[in-house]
Amino acid sequence: MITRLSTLFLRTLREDPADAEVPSHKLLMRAGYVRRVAPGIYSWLPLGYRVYRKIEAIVREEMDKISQEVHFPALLPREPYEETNRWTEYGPNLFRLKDRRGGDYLLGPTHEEMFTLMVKDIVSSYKQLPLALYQIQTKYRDEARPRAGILRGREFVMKDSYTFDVDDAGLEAAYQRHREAYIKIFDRLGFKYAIVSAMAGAMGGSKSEEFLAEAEVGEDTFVRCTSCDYAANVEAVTVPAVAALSADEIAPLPAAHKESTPDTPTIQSLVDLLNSAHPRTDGRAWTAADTLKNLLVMLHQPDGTVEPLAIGLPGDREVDMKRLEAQVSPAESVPFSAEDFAKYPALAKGYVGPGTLGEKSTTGIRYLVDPRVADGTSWVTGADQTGHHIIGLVAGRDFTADGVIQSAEIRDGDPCPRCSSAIELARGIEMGHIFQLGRKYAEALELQVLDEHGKLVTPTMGSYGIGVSRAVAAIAENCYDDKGLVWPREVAPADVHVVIAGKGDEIRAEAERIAAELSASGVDVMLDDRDSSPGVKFADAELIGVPTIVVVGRGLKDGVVEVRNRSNGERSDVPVGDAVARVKEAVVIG
RNA sequence: CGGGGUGUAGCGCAGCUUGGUAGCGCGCCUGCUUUGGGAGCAGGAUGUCGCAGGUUCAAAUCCUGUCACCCCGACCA
Repeated sequence: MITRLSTLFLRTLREDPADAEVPSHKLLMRAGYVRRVAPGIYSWLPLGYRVYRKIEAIVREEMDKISQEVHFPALLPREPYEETNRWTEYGPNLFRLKDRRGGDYLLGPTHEEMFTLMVKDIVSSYKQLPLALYQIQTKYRDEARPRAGILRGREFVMKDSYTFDVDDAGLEAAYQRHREAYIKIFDRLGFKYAIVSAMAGAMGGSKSEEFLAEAEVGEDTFVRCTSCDYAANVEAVTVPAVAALSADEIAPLPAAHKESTPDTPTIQSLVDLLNSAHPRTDGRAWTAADTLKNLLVMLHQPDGTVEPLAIGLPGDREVDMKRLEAQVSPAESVPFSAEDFAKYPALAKGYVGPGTLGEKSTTGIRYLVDPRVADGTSWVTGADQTGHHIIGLVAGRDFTADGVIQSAEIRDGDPCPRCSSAIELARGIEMGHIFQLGRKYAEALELQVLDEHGKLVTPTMGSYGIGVSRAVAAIAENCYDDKGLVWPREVAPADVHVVIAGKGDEIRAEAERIAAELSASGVDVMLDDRDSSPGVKFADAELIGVPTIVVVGRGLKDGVVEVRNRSNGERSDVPVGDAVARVKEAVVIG
């Protein structure tokens, strides 16, 4: 196929659009791939839609090997979502609408319910399992804040798959098949990605991994080990407990003593005062890591109940709200307000210590501590009296928490949970997510099949997603330079971009001939046959980002055309007669 | 929902402080010249200055209200 720029529905922009922030958004706008219609809602122009379709085709091709494609409506009735309680749980993120009779409908944000119901309708025996179904469908989520162009829209296309198995071994196998298919898909898409452990959490699943495209602008933070192959979403990192001391080892530790520490409501003010008024005897100075900070939050459960929670962690660490949310999900946590403190007069704000915390204490507030607060560790912490702290309070001897919580921030250089080498933090865009969903939806929608003993059993489900439209932007985010986009071969809007540089009938005729010959041999050609100056054409070719550029121009009088590699900037003059073969070689080899 | 910012031609922006004929660059149209890095000359078209009130002889500009959008945060299988 030959696409002529003279007639292509395209306008490139010389400057970045004012409302775009991230590189992929700027470039996709400038190069004429997409246009914004409303916040988080975009139209595809011809070039953008080509890239989109190529990605979709790759996803479909690999999915067809392990699953069967179906297609649900985007417009859905309320009832199935009522049964799983998501009509309520999804809250304002759900696009809701009414039909002329006042019936409630929604634009599907995800389709677990519909898949489960379809399987319930058609499957009644274990003999029909295992089953894998998928669709590529537009999803709607009324995000509080759409951003970053195509990366996080309110309308987007997702490939979502679901597997149905009678037992856990079947689910594990289905999960592995999807994991392998995803690896093939993301390898073919041609960009850097990481597979990280993720929280299955609220969805009730047992195992979950995310495929993240590495990108500065990514919304997910993940850690990876600098030495072993450990990688996890920061929410899913489990910090190992510090080795606890035995009771015999704890007993001889110095006794705790209460000291007056006026005007030390913050950790830093406390550390400063300790070093001047109560220096350590072992020669080193007190640091924030010697203090035990106790933070109070209110947990709001989805059913409306509210309960307080105290979190103890070393004073040099902040609570990572995302990690905390992942731990307490589906509850939401809100920092203690002044009114909350008023309800618990025993809590001395700024000087809260383990003495008033714990289910067995006077307040009855559940008290969970960071794994670093192991039995035998000694802390400076609040004395539950304004202006006073306790020095040398030993966990397991002087206080006992109700449990451990993984909510402290993770830092660059922290020890790897698997091998103890340093970990590093990176940002990523969630491109795919696979997880073992379990029986939550099957139970809620009463999907059951007869097993080989004639007994009704509830199948277990897996759920697997790929952000297809998001992939366009995520790849762009990884594949550009100061001149424009640089698409990986498999997703580029064309295989080769032929530029007619210079006037003259011979030049034009030769470019047309090369384009025609390439096209005849199956190469997808973009031909810049516009009547504009070479500079404009070069700039547009670089902006659009087709991986191979052929320039037919001044070299022709010496019998050569120029072949450029967009990704590494290499240029070489090729005899006209070899041009077609050379390009075909580049297209195949990549 | 909290904080910050912006609404003027298709795009990027100036003008607003100090009220007085709505501007610049790019793009677009016509003609001639030009063609290897965003051409030149000449001519031309395009605006509800976000919207609604108000003040004033006169409002893009001042006042009030309102809407929209962008960014940060909260939120987000």
